[in-house]
Amino acid sequence: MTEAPGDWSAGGRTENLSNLAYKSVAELIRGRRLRGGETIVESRLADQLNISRTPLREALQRLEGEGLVVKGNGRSFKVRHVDLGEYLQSLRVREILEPEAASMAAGHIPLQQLAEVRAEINSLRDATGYHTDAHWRSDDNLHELFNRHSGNEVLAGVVRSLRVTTRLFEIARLADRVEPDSAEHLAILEALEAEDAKAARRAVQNHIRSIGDFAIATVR
Amino acid sequence: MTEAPGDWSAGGRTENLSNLAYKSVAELIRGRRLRGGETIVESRLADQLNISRTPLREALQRLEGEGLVVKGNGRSFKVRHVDLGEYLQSLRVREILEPEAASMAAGHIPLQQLAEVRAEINSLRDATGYHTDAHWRSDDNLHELFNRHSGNEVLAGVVRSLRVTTRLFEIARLADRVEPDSAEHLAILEALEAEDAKAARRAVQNHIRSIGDFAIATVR
DNA sequence: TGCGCTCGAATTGCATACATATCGAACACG
DNA sequence: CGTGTTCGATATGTATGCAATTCGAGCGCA
Repeated sequence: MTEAPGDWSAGGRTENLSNLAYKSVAELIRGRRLRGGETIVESRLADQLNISRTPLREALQRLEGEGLVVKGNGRSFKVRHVDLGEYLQSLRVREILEPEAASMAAGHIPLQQLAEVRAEINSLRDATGYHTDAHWRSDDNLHELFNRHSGNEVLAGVVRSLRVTTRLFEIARLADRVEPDSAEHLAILEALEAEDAKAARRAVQNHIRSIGDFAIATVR
Repeated sequence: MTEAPGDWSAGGRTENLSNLAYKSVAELIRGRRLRGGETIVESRLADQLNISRTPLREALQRLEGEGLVVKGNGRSFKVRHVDLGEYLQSLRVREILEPEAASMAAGHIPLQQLAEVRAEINSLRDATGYHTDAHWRSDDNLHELFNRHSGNEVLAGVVRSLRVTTRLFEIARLADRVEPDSAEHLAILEALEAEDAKAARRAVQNHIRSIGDFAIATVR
């Protein structure tokens, strides 16, 4: 009664238990408290979240659509496990799309937002005992920035979805890679700030290739 | 006992009501018996399919993940409506990915499968009172052929999903376009049969651009 | 000892009952 | 006549009970 109907749509979203479950499970997976390949037992997880199985299943269904969980034997849900092959394939598709997105975005990103992301990266480099989580958030912020400003929201959505896949692999298998990432991210930022489309394309392509090389070298 | 556990995964899939609902609703949408933008009333649709709301909701959830329905006001499901802008954006992403896929596939597609698709196209051109449905299926078959054989299953999946979006628009807004499609499809086939990667890339790019031009010209 | 069988516990599939939110129409009030 | 309000119908959100299936442990039999 005292609240407007849809006002707070950007922030909280606690309103119903499905959404709560959705966010909670996503968080559990990203925080590795649910490991890749692990079978999800509905009743147990529902109890753990203090909800019934119905909204939990609803959340799992949505998460399946988003690629975080899969139906294992046709019966139970399992946390999605991304192997090296799928990771590299996803990266390859990103390598096709993201340089294009960056190129399209060059010249269309407010300078202040670029400055904010740059500041975030710098503060992460300075911090001694940095948080892996914060690093990934920063990574998200940069990539989201130029993908969103590419002017093609469909393109941005596709990349977002691919990044869910690659992120799942990275949190499970890849050690922290803050140093080269930061350098390459700064190179991308520089090109975007200079509004140089070709340079931005090259910088992003170089970045993604570098990630792939790192993965191949790291994972045995 | 007499059946192996997961053998028939490709074919039937009737076994449970969720899957039945999933396929039924997808069919209803593709057959325009549920129109774009239309609100889905769970109980009515559930009755219509002779199942309860639970498996229907499950199906709708999955369909949402696949992009055929969306949650309208946060409350009800609606059949997804793709407007011209989103259609063109999706087409633009396909224009980036599919020529690449065709190029990667050239030389890796069994000639017999190419011949089958060619035969299908020819039989459609000859048929006097052809079926729109059959035309769409043929379209699917050709595109699926080179996307699947690109060697990158992730790429193929992304394109599949984009094609769901573009198809939704096409069935709602575009008149039959069998003639130019057939010609362009045959050009693609020719390049693929010649195992000429560059020609295949060009043919696919030309095809997708042509579709976009047609859409712009047709839709007012 | 090794193999198959049966039975039971665990888990998912589905339906239904109930709670809650939303939309619209009729109505009262200004 | 216009506006706000209340109330009822409708639809969705959630919990729970039961049916059906699966998986494995223990047992019997060769």
